[in-house]
Amino acid sequence: MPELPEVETITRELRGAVLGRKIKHFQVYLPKIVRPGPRRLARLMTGAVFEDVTRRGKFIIMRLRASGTGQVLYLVVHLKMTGQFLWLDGNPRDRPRHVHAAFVFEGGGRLLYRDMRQFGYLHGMTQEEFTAWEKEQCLGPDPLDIDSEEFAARLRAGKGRIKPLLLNQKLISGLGNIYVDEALFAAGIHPLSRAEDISRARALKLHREISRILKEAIALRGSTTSNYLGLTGRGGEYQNRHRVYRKQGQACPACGCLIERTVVGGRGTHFCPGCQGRG
DNA sequence: CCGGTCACCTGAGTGC
DNA sequence: TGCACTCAGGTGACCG
Repeated sequence: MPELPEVETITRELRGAVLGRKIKHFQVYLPKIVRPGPRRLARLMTGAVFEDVTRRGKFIIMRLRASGTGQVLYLVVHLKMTGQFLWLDGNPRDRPRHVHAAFVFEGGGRLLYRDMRQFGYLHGMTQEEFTAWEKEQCLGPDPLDIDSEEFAARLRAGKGRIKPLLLNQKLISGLGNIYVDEALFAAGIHPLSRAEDISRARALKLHREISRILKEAIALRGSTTSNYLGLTGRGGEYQNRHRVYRKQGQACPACGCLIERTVVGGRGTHFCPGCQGRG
């Protein structure tokens, strides 16, 4: 489900809920979603204290301090399509469907990891493993961390259709299907445009629109179209601001043409044939 | 190198 | 009701 604004929202909520807190028990109900194995991970996590929770692209990076050894420990989380974190106070006896892992905290409260489609994962790493992981990922910068000049330069280095390029996390990290469609609409760029055909001015505008849209979406705690939820079960509001995403057949708010849906790079793609020309 | 397809899963929505 | 089919916010492997 989540793209940059949703992951950012969840990360902020996680910080408020778990920073400084100590894990009493860590339970895994679906072994395939964790690394290393459930027993080893549980042993690492038990007694550990959350020191920081940050976002890198669509990844959630949890930094903990292990009990006993005092070693730094990372838990790298990717929510993929339907991953969620849910905070529960008290001790409810039955757990919701699709809960695959649980952090139980000293002093009360628990954090559940839930994922209907089971694509997401929680990977525990040592400091060394985390450093190697970062290098291997080779994630591009967050679009909110670079200026329009750098964005245009990175785009110029890319080849091929603009949409798959923006979805490529190695070029820019954090964008997904919703926000790419929305940003291309706002910038007046057809999703099949080739990166090499996009003018410098248009690339600068694209970055400004990406930044604006992401900031607005973060302020509204992301988009809830089917099942994205924050920690407390509250959804986002940005879906009410979508202009083209899943709006096929409706009138374009800018020109009145009907929004179309096609497939680009295997992803459903929504655009206005009137506003979004090529090049 | 590129683009297309599938696989990983479960569920919601739609049409017959 | 039931069944068949499409689609879903992500990503990686494989194939021509």
